[in-house]
Amino acid sequence: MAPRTRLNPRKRPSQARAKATVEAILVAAAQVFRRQGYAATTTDRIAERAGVSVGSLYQYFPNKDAILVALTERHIDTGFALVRELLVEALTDVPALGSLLRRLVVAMVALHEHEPELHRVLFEEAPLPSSVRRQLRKRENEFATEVCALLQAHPEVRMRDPKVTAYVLVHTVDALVHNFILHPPEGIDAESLTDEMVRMLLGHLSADEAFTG
Amino acid sequence: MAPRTRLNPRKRPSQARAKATVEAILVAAAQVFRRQGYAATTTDRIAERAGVSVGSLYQYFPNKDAILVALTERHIDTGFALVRELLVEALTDVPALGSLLRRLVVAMVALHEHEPELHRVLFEEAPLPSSVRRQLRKRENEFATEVCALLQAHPEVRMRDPKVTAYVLVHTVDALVHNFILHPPEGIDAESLTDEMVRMLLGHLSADEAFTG
DNA sequence: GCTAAATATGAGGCATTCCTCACATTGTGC
DNA sequence: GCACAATGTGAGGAATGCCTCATATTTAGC
Repeated sequence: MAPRTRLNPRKRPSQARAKATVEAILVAAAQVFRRQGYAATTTDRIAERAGVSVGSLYQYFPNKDAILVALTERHIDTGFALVRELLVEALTDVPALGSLLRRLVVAMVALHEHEPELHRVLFEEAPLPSSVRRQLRKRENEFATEVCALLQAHPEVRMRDPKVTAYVLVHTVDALVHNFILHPPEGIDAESLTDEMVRMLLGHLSADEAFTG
Repeated sequence: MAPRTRLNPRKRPSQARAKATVEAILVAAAQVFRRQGYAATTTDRIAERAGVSVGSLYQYFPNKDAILVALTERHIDTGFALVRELLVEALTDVPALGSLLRRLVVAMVALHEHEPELHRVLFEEAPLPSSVRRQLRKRENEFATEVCALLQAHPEVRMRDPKVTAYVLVHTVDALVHNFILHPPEGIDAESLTDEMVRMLLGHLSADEAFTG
């Protein structure tokens, strides 16, 4: 029996009807969180929007944050799946380094353009439990490792310490794209930014071991 | 007369006693927000910690978020002052590009190591009003422009579009350092990361206009 | 020292939200 | 079609936190 924690559901839906209920709740929660923000979202409102009674909601989620977490986990799963899908070709044919990096950036842009407002609420506003944040970081690391492997197929790539390079690479792209999509600065368009990023990463990965001050 | 908005104080402290009260409230708020996080922080608790009655608190702050905002603004002011102080030498003598970039990174690290837990609560957890976020972005842009000017003193620096480059530079360093300090990954130390970042930026800024895919 | 303004107090009203529970409805397996 | 399990309902209890206000104390200015 799974431990009865602050986030575990009380009951798992077994009949189709119940599964539909859970689905409706998650869909409604996504809408309400997105529109009202985390703080203003109430369980009553989610239930109402889902066309379901609060009682039903509490059959499957012990509290508001459990809904948030379920939603976030689903969002993260979808996100990684999307990025992998966009990078999958790079696993079969080996594109030029520049193209590979560009694909990575483009994939990250696509990722952040999927439900950006919900994304913002989940990752900038909601108090995600540290367990979820840890889980996310773990998956980011795995992803970084995969990207790293892709890069090492290129002879011109020089990495002092692949772990550090992968960390910098993934977090740089993620952070810049995140910021750009969710808080668009004036006077900068996506293309210039993409170019600039690709150029920076390309320079970094194929640079001679230069003087570093 | 200043407009009576959701964030303006009702009364400004004029006597020394009142100034001390406001100060005590802000100090207490910093402690409580840092220790309990945003959601669990109550105005009653802040007042108690400040050794002041709730009533007094509400003389100077119309609500909980006004305290958060005041605290954030102060934190931001302190932060920019610190970074400027650390970069001020670079304004008189012109260090080698590598040293300049290293200084920038080191300054950012110092910035994030000042009250990191409070920093995390303010910028990752608290629902900062968009006015505050906008204000912050404006100051970041100003800062980026200044850094850009420093860079242009170096003949080897090539920037296609200084605006974009400055944006990428500042946000990359900020995001990476922020992440690293507030969510330390295992197996990566500050020095390796600093080196890697400096190398990347250096490569980027002094790179030939290479093929970009 | 006296008066008026500034400041401080804290019990409790008000509003809000979370969540339960007793009961109703629907589905399943035989 | 029956009995039991699964699911659904929603009014309202309980808890919490924000903030007010009537009153008390301190300070400033004369």
